[in-house]
Order: sequence, then structure tokens, then C-alpha cells
Amino acid sequence: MVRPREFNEEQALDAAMQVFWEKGYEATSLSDLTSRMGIQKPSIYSAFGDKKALFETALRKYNQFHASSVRSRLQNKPSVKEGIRAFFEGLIDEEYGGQPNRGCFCINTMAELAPHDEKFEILTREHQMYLTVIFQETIERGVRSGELAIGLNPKALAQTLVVFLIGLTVMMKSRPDRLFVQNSVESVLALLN
Amino acid sequence: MVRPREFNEEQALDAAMQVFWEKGYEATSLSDLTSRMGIQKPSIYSAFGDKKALFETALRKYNQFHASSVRSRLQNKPSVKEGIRAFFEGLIDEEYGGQPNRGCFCINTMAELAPHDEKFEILTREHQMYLTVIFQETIERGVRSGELAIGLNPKALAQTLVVFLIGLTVMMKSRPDRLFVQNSVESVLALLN
DNA sequence: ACAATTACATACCGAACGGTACGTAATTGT
DNA sequence: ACAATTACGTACCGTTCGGTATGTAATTGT
Repeated sequence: MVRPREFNEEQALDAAMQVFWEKGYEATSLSDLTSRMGIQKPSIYSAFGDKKALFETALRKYNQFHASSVRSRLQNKPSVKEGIRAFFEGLIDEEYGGQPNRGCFCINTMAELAPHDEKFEILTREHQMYLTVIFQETIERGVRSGELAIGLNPKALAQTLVVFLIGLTVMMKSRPDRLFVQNSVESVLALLN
Repeated sequence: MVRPREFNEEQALDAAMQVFWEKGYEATSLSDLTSRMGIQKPSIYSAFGDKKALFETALRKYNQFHASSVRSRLQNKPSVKEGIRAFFEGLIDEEYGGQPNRGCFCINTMAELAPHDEKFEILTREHQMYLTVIFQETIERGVRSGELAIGLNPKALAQTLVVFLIGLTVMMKSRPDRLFVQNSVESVLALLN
């Protein structure tokens, strides 16, 4: 150990995550990054590698955070159906409450980079698969407890809900009338009956 | 009228649409455009305005084409439910058949530009609203014909299907196992029972 | 024939891009 | 005290960006 870093790496990475989340990969410049991270370009390169490597590190951090957030919002809820409903309605509340709209970093990346970069195709797909497992386990819990019908197919339902979740997140970027997305959530929940 | 254009504007616009569709707004450079459109930069500027104006014109053209394509795939099908199923399965077939994956130009734009540019927020939203009407009319036709139950809410169902359509399109950019998306389609169609 | 107007290609503009060389300051072990 | 190593800021690299000025070729009406 010689001279220690003067900046906090976690903090800088967090700032980078915010910028990439907000603007996407292409639209984010290195000067956007230096100003928001509070460090200069050579520090970025020595600590995180080039722009794409930094982006990947930021996305991985986001995915971890996001997965545990989804998990905590779906698990340990008394009613599975109400838990899922509250999950979707929470997303809507977030997007329609004042603050600007950045959606989900992973979904943004799926749209922007996955078709042109296999690394991100895999990274984003794996995250969606992980979310699907969380939904599936939640639905299975509801079936076991008797809240949900035995005839349901938890895996297929979880896949549908993840697809719906992606659609809801992207759709809200165009800021449709709030009733539009609320209706669609209410309607898709009928699948759990 | 003096000297006539040497290039075909429709053809050039079509080429621009393909590039923007494939790469998005930010990742498309003017030299990408000139090489694919077969004309030089000053010709682009005199015929279509700047990069963003060209993008908007290309997107409007896409939306017209896309809306009529969706309309023709949903209307005049003997069975409404089978028509909708064939519609989604057709999307899956397209995406998993050889060719590279570009999704839907309007959805790509919703993800990339809508949050940062009100013009595209509106443009993309209006297209989704238009698609919703097509779905709604299709479902209403099924209810009238007796194929679908009277208790259904065609508007809410249409909204759900549009959200699902967006999710399906974006999800496929990460190239999940084909069964994933097929299951999710089969599962969401249960809403029509 | 010729003036007027438009289209086109070339060549260029300043600015911003992603990325790095380099000199200096700071910290360590010896 | 000093050699070794790392961090940092500045200043710079070549390239590409979006966009345009300019000169010339082509077409028209008169």
C-alpha cells in the first residue's frame, strides 16, 4: 500500500450509475461522468477501466440492488396477490410522483445495448431470469397457502408478469394517462384468479 | 421548378428509417446516414432538416406503416382470440428467425428519447394509444360476435395487451429462451377467456 | 442566349468525443 | 533520509461529431 485513493470508489460508482441510468450509455459523455463522479478522467480509467467497463460495473451494481429491492417487496407479504398489486402500483406511484422518469437501468440497457453487444444481452437476460424466479416463488407460495388456485402455472405466470413489468416500465416513459397503466395492472392481475 | 432532385426522397427517408431503427438516435452518425441513404450531408439538410428532424420524419413514417400493419394483422380474422395469438406468435417468429433484432422503432424511441424530449414523449404515446384503439376494437368485435364473454372490459384488456406487447418486444432484445416468450403469450391470452 | 434558381460534391468549421502522457504530490517500507 | 510506488490534475492526443460555406453543374423561363 502506497498512496491511498482520495475518493470513495463506491460513492463514485454510485454517481456513475445514476448518470448512466438517467442518460443511457451513448448519451453519457466522459465529462458528464467526471462532473457527477467528482473525479478526473485518469482516475476513472485507473479505478474502473474504460467507459464501457464502468458502465458494466455500474449495471451489475444496479442489478444487485434492484433484485433485492424486488425480492423485499414481494416476499413476506401476507397476501401474494395484494403484494404483487402493491408492487406494480408502487412503480406507478414512483413514476407519477414529481421526479423525472428514468425507468429501470437494466431495461434501458436491454433496449439500448443488448441487440448490439452480446455481453449486455446476457447480463440483462440473466437479470430478467432472476426476477422471474422471484415472481415464480412468490406465486408458488400463494398456491401452497391456498390463496391462489391450484390449477395455476406459476412459471408461465411469472414469465408473463415479468414481460408485463418490462412493458409497464417502458410505457411509462411516454407518460400515458395514469388510468391507462392502472387499468392495465388491475386487468393483468385477473390472471391470478 | 428548376433543377430536379437526383435522388428519390422516399427511398432516402426509408434508408434513414432503417438506420435509426437499427441503431437508435444517438448511436447513428451523419456518416452512417450519408452512406446508407446514398446522399451527402448538404442534401440531407436541404431535404429533411437536421438530424433530429430527419429522425422525427422517419419515425412518423414508421408509425404509419406499423399501425396499418398491426391493423391488417388483427382485423378480418375469423377468430379474434386466434388473431391475437397469431399476432404475438408472428412477432416471436420474426425475432427468432435468423435476422438481427431491431424490435420496434417506436418502442426503441420511447426508451431512448421520450424521457428527455417532450416531442417524442407525445409522438410515441400517441402511437401506443392508437394501437390500443385497434386492440380494443378487435376485442369488442369478439364480444359482439359472441366469441368472447360479455363481462370482459375491452378497453382495459386492450391496455394490458399493449403493455404486454411492449414488454415482449423489449424482452426479446435480450434473446431469452423462446419458450419463455411463448409461455408468456399463451398465459396472457387467458385474459380473453 | 442568358439570367435566375436549385442541387450537388468538396472541403471545411469549431466543438466535443474517448482516451492518455506526463509531471508532481503523497504515502509507504526500509 | 530516501527509493519505490501510486494518485492526481493538467494538458494534450487524434478522431469524429453535427453542421455549413462555397463553387460548380444542371435546369428553367424569358
